[in-house]
Amino acid sequence: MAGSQRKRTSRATELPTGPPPKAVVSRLSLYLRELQHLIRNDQTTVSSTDLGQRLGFSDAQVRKDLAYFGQFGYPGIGYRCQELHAQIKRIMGTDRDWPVALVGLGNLGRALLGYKGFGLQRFQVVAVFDADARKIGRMVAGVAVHDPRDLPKLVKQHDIRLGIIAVPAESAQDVAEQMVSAGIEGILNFAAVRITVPPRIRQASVDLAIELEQLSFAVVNGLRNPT
Amino acid sequence: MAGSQRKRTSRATELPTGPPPKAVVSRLSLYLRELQHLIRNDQTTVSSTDLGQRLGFSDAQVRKDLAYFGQFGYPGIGYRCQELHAQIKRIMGTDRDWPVALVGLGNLGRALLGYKGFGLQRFQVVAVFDADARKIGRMVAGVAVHDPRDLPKLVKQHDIRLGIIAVPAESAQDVAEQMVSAGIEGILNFAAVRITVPPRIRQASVDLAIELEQLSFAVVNGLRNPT
DNA sequence: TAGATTGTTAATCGATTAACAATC
DNA sequence: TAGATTGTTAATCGATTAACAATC
Repeated sequence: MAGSQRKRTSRATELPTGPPPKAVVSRLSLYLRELQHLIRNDQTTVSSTDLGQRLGFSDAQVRKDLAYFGQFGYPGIGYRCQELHAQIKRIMGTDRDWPVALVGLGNLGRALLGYKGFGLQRFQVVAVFDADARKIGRMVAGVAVHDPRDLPKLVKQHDIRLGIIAVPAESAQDVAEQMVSAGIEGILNFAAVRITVPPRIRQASVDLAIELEQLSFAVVNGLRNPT
Repeated sequence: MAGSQRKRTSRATELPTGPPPKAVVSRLSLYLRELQHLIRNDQTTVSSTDLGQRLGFSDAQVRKDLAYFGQFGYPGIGYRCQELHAQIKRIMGTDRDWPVALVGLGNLGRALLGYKGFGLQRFQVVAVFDADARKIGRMVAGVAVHDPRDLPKLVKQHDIRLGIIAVPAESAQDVAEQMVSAGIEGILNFAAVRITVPPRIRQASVDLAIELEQLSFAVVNGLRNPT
């Protein structure tokens, strides 16, 4: 599997200092998806031009983005798909398992629990929480439903670092605070409110209404999609 | 309601030409949410400094973003919340109703159907589609479930311009194509694959695995959230 | 009026692209 | 070797911030 380990003649090289721009990191996820696709189709190498074209980026941008994290390419050849894939997974932190806590077992919670994409990416919902006493103690999709008050216990038990909020807007801030005090480090928020957490806690949110609103703007203004 | 109509002494003013940067438009949605919040709390005016602070932007950025679309502020006063709110709604196109088609009635589809945020924003799912014959003809949350083959008919009937894809990855491209040929102009895609549509069709997608992946990167790299 | 705050221009900063020597 | 393609530097482009006259 490991195969071709290579030695680099050391060019005078210094990795850029400081945190990488957010835009670079979000493109990394797209590179990863495209590499998965290429690998499934048995393509062994890919050039920055090709990879860029597939995603609507310039070749220079692809090379620059990757160069942010190291030298992964082979002049004259391109990038080896398997190898680059593994490198990006390592960079993103998804080369290891991420146990996840899910709070809220309404339709959205159930949908997230059944979401196929997670397993592939090594995110695993290992504990579900809901305030509804009738749900507590049951098993859903192979995962036990707990009382939210047991968050701290289960976070410790399973080494959970990420949490997903899938409760109504009214309770989102509450849940966020419980997550923080339970020791969770990153929160993905699906409720339609902004939540406030200490700056050391990372936060991402998906607001369905905002997504649609952006679309409606594009439609009324006749904007065209790139690609 | 209309209240204070004002006359502008015309400064030499020209609205910036060309489409506004995507980043500006996405901040517009955030301004809108914050204005809703301020209005609920009976605040009548807000300064660019205050609005920016609440969202983690500079005062200059707020003014510049808004100036992209017109002169909405009052020197010495700030912005009138109600008025600015109405203006941004108009700009975003959400001052009118947007009938929406939802394809896919699994857990995610059901969750989207029950999503409260939509109504508030004047997005209304007026027709649901699912390939499962057992679901066709039923009513869910007050909306009839149709055969996907009836998309063109219902799109015309209800003047639907936006569609939401909530089907498994395998069928997403198929559904996208059906939507396009039915005349839908904007697609919000929740499936974990990139879909390909003609450039005149606007597209946005929400990929849960990517969101979590971005979080895991931030966690392993000790990045901090702004705000 | 004095104080506050806008809209806008100029200055700064950061991100993308072009170009090319180094390399396979 | 000749052709392809990288990593990196310099040039360009665009977005953010600072500053301030105009205005209420």
